[in-house]
Amino acid sequence: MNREAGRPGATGPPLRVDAERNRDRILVAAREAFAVRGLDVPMEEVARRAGVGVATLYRRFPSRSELIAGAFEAKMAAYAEAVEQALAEPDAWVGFAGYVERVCAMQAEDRGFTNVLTMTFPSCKAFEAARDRSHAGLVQLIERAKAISKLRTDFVPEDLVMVLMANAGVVSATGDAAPDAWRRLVAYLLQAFAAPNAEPLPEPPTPSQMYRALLRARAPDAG
Amino acid sequence: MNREAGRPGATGPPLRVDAERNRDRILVAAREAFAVRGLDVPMEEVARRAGVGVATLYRRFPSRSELIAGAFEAKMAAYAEAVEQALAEPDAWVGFAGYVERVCAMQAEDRGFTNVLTMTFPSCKAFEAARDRSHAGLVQLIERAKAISKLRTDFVPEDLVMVLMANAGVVSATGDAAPDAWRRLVAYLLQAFAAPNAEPLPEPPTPSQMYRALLRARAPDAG
DNA sequence: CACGAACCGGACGATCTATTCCACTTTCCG
DNA sequence: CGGAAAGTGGAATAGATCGTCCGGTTCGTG
Repeated sequence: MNREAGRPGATGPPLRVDAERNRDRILVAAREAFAVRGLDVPMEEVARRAGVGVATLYRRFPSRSELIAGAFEAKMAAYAEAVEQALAEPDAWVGFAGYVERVCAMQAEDRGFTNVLTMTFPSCKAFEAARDRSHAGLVQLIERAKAISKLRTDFVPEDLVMVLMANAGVVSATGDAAPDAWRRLVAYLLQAFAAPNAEPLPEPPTPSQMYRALLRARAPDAG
Repeated sequence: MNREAGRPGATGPPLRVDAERNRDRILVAAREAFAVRGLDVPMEEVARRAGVGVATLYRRFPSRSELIAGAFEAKMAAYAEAVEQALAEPDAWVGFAGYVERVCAMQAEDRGFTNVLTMTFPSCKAFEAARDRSHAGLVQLIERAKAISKLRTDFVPEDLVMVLMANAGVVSATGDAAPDAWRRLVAYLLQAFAAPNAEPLPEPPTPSQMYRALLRARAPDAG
């Protein structure tokens, strides 16, 4: 149980115990701050909450994006797992609907995560890997739900990204003034996705359009 | 055709012609900048685009909120009128659906307006008046559409605010990478609102929750 | 324990933006 | 036309935040 094992993606020599302790405190503080206030919390505040100086913060996480990557690594993994759990559900529609709700709930719980999800971090391998993994599973999830005729056939994976963006809008606008408003949006959307007698829709955005859209929104200070 | 007539809400003596000209330029520049880049454009950039100094800008619009109010006064009026036009439509459902699309299109066209709509400006009478007028008409629009059984009976006015927030999320995330993505969101939602065999929904947010949510998001530098 | 390397925290300089100040210019009106 | 008042541009002030530097401290090893 060496210290390096607790620091995923570590490359150099293990940290000194005090450094490791401070690193953990920083991550805890960052997660709290990001969850409540979104991604653009001043670095100094994260440092203060962690009880360290800004220099310590910058030594461990040279840029804000790296701090974000560190803080959300676990949550992104959970996000990727969610789709696999959904695939394990015997009823394809229950799996699909549950997945959508689950992911939107994750957004509602954490204002920072909301932004991370609708954003691309080309520099962070872990995030992109989670996204790819998630996407692969999602395609299956959609196919299965279409196969039992519970999901309309014109649904495309990009629609899910759109749901995340829409949910992000509701969550960030309502905040804790109406903490459950998003559930109603999701319920409406799921009914539309299930619609047995669905009417035609406008063309969906293409995958590459959607990818460009994710690139657009950059993390504060991302290269 | 005095100059004061062209300056709605003016209280003091009429402006000197050069001042009036600069004021107009500032408003034009502000509208352009807000539309493209959202509400937090630096004041100096607005001044530069208008070809005036910052002091001129500040003399006419002592705070950013007042500039925003001036820039969006006309659009807010159009927003209030939209609901009345919708009420003039003979088919209540067509009126309702057209209204939703119309308003979301206004958001898509102007990134600044997107924010203005899901935000409260207690200081700006014109905005609050437009909002109230709009709300009153909306209630009628909803009733009429329910009366002909085209709109599900559990739809509430707050749902429309929620749609604006969701649409804001999609519009601001996709930007011009996928400029029509929002149409698909709106189409899905309208089908859910129309759903003849609608399933139950989670409780809607209360009006006061929604009002608090609007208050939450403050204009940059609003009192 | 003693010493070097790693680490720490706060001060510092740079950048960006809102807002104010002031010396100069333009309009308006008698 | 000519002076007062209104208006103007740009420099200056003020506050926030990023990211770096440096003198002092702590860890861990011989």
